[in-house]
Amino acid sequence: MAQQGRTRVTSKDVARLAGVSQSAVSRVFTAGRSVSPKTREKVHACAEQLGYRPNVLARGLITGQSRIIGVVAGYLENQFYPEAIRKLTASLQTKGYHTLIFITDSKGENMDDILSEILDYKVDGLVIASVTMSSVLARRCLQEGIPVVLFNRAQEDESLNAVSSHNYHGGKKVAEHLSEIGCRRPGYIAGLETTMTQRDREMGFINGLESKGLAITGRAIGNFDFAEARLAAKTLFGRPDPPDCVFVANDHMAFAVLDTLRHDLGLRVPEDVCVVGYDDVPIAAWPSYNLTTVRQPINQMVEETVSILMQAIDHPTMERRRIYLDGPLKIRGTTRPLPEEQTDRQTDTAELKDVS
Amino acid sequence: MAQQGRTRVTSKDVARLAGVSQSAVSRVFTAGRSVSPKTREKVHACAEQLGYRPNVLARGLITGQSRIIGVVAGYLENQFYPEAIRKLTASLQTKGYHTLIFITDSKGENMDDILSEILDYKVDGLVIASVTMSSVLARRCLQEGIPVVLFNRAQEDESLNAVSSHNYHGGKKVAEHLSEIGCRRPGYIAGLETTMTQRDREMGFINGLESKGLAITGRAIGNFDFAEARLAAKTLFGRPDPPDCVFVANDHMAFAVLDTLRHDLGLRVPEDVCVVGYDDVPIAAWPSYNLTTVRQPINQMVEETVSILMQAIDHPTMERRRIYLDGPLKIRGTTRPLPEEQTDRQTDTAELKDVS
DNA sequence: TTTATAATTGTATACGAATGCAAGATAATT
DNA sequence: AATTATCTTGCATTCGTATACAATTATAAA
Repeated sequence: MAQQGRTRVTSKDVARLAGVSQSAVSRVFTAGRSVSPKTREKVHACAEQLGYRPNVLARGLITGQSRIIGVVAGYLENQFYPEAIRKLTASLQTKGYHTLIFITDSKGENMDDILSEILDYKVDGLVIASVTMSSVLARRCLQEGIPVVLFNRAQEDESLNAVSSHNYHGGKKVAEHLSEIGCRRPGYIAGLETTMTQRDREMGFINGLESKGLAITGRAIGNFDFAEARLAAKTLFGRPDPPDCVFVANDHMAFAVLDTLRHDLGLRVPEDVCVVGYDDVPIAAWPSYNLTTVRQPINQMVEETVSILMQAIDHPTMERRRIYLDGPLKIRGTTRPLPEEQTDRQTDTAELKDVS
Repeated sequence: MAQQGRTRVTSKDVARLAGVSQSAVSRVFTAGRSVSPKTREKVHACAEQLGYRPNVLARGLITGQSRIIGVVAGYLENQFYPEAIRKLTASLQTKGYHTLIFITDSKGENMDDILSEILDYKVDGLVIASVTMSSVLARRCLQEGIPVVLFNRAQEDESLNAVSSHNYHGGKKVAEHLSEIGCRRPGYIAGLETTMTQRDREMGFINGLESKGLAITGRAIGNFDFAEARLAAKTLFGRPDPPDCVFVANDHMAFAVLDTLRHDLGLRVPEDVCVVGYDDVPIAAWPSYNLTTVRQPINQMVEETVSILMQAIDHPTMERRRIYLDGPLKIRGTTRPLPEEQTDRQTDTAELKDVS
């Protein structure tokens, strides 16, 4: 009993019913075109009656604008990305754009194929979150005049727009905080070493430590993965003289590290070890973790991304922009609060415990 | 210095370069069309040289197939949905389809507007996850011949395809498990009461309890929201004689409940209270929660969804299908293991503690 | 009222690719 | 070699909409 053929209602149908030309109908649905109030009303009524709405695809063929923004992402296990996608999509929706999602495997191996597919849709813009883009593809986008924004991903390729938090500053803030609360043997758990985010965060951390007369005493690699981060924590804290604090390159791994410290190694946080993450995803505020972390200013990041896209679409000649936004260190329960007196703590930690 | 105008390479350009007609080029890129090996090769070479790929939008105008599947979702805080979207997108990608994402607010209020926008893109199919769809819109999709699959969302409207786990069975399994491990005062924390998932899970739970001679002793509403679930837990367990176990309508709320029990109320899980969730999102397996929960067979659900879509696209007359998949109860650390001997426990719980 | 000006409308065409049709080229059959 | 069947190919048209252009009408100015 299901209706068989697709009842495609076109502008021509509306035109016929309203007794006007097809172009009149088109003008009614195109902002900024001159139509008399009378026909506008008539057309609207007929359109409503027939359930007509302009075919975006056909329109796009003419205008050269698909009103589609491609978003490439993988690694959705990290709550940061669903969050970002949600906000990005919501923001673009209000501007009359919609997002075509492309998923890469975490390693971003099929990236080139995927990007080719995206370009087939003649997207008006492209947001690349957390995957590497070959410079060949980048050039191709540039050539086709498609604006690209790297989201949360700085990159060698200077020709592309980029929006991210200031990872270097973030790492530095972490170092300063850990130093201030009296940590002396900092460890670091790294993300994917090929990524700039990872490198910048670590570099900021190292330089921040250095300025306080400290240095990393232990390092392991978690590759931004939960399971790998657990292993990394085990090796890092299984050694003879383990760190007294650890900066983990993002929250998602920090949760793994916290779980491992507490449940596998029987260590107390923050009493035995302090832990700091990066991102401030919603889960970080959950009581079980209550994680001290560097907040990514996600709302601003999304706003800037959308703003760049809109401008680049309107002005194809716009020169590329790179934006680094600072986010605050959100101090929670996985690091100790600032000590009253800034006592010199070269002494044994056992002595410290006696004090309190 | 940026290239100004969009260098649109069309089939005509390729045709000119290859010295063939436009239709020849088209045929080369359309599977199942007859082309001589010679021209095929020649066209491919020229296409490669110019960087030509068929414009999906223009193609869609003719074929009536956009190769786009609309996905409507909100509530991405619940890890279940990003997970589902990821798998769905990945699966559709392998079939040559791509997903256009639409975000609703959690309450799904702007649903109708959004759906209208979706239809503007002439999507080949629609997946609706966790939002209510007005029957007006449903009828419109049916009328336009667009297959719709409700994902994780049973609904009154019998005319639509639906794929979800068997929520009733799931709830029943929880009841049986809690009964078997000796719980006698079950509580329940509900999700959004307007949703079928919520109602089915609760009904299964209630009936399951009943068959074991038990009944819900306390109930509160969390509306599938983290903060609200925390409040719900506080009220439910702030009463004079609180439950000794609680079934929470989904994992996302169960995490909130666990946090509240442990960090705000000082209760031990599972010693003082047992907690069971629903979904088995990845976080449920994290050591901090280690939550006993009903697994949603997400892979099968995605497979079925894609399968229905593909079939419905090929055979518009296909009659609607409703699929309910059973998922196992995944027993973890928030419920006690089965007792050795099935002792009668009408006695005081204080006595129980003495035993062990 | 007449003229100049602006607003509105219809006609025809274009966007980029797919396809029915008929003509031309090959291959298979006798 | 002649005839028939099969493949290839180009031409012209189509999808649904937007827009340049010319024609028409309404409006303002004189």
